[in-house]
Amino acid sequence: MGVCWPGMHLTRYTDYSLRVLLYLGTHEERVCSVSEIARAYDISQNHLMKVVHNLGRAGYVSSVRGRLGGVRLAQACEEINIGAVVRSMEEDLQLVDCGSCLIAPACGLTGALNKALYAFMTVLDGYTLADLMKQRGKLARLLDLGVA
Amino acid sequence: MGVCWPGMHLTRYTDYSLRVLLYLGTHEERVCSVSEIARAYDISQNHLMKVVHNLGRAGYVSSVRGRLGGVRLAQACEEINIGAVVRSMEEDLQLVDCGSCLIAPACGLTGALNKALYAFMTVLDGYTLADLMKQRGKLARLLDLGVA
DNA sequence: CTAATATATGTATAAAAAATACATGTATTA
DNA sequence: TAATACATGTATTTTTTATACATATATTAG
Ligand code: SF4
Ligand code: SF4
Repeated sequence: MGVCWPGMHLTRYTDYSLRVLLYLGTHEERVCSVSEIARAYDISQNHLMKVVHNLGRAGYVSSVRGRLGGVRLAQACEEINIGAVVRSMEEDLQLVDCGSCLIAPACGLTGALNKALYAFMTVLDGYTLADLMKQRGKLARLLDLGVA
Repeated sequence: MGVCWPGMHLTRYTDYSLRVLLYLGTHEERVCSVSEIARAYDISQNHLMKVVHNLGRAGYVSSVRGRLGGVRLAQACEEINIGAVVRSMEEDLQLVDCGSCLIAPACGLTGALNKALYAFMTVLDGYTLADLMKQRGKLARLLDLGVA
């Protein structure tokens, strides 16, 4: 059967953003190069470069060019709110496009979806990067395994 | 700039499912053909046929073949839970694919996302089809406008 | 000073997902 | 029995997302 089976999901772009923050959070003491992070996770370095660049524009990381350059967190782990990160990475946080739907003026679904999305984001707003790193030691070990 | 701008969203497939239910809900007194519904919303009849078929398999609508056939709700509007509908239409309700991520065993993000998704679905679980049809009169008028 | 290395940035391509089109079968009834 | 509506599988197109490629710019070790 060739049915198209759908799924609600975050883009990898956003997940990669969080992965970068997790990496930098476990290596706060130094700057890390994008290639190092890409190697750790075994993902596209080019793609990750843009992710990192965007994290920079959003103020989450600061970067140093040139030899021995790299990236580091621009804020403390405790200060980085996950909901805010997702909001700034997933530009278009509307669940459906009602643009060309003729019942939009009377549709009760839009309200329900907005409330649901609000609840979703509210949960994420309750987490900081530090909260996601409770198992910091294990995290560091896993990551270093990937780099090596 | 050719950046890829992402978005978390429900598929149209799921939205179409809800649209069908809304249509049938406002025309409870008779069976409606798929072509009629497709015309109302100005969307692909073939696609909608599969949506409807699936709604049937999930028990939300019952269909009648042959001439003068069509589809109708198999349950009362008050009995059709929106969360349940979304769950049965969006097969893969996991937000990210952690399959090939090396930090999965120590990642705190998965838990946060699961909690967020749970909150999202819980809100939808609080709605029935009837709740989405508060403006039933206006809804019917808009829909008939599309069919004509 | 300069070669090496890292980020910055835009474009092009590939891959994946989703939507739509097409084709054909089956059931119902006017 | 012809018309019509659902059923079902395949193919194609479109859209989105991810990745690759190319080149510019900044920094510093040596
Ligand atoms: S949410 Fe309502 S208005 Fe928006 S596209 Fe879906 S049915 Fe139409
Ligand atoms: S949620 Fe955590 S484990 Fe899953 S892919 Fe993202 S970073 Fe990896």
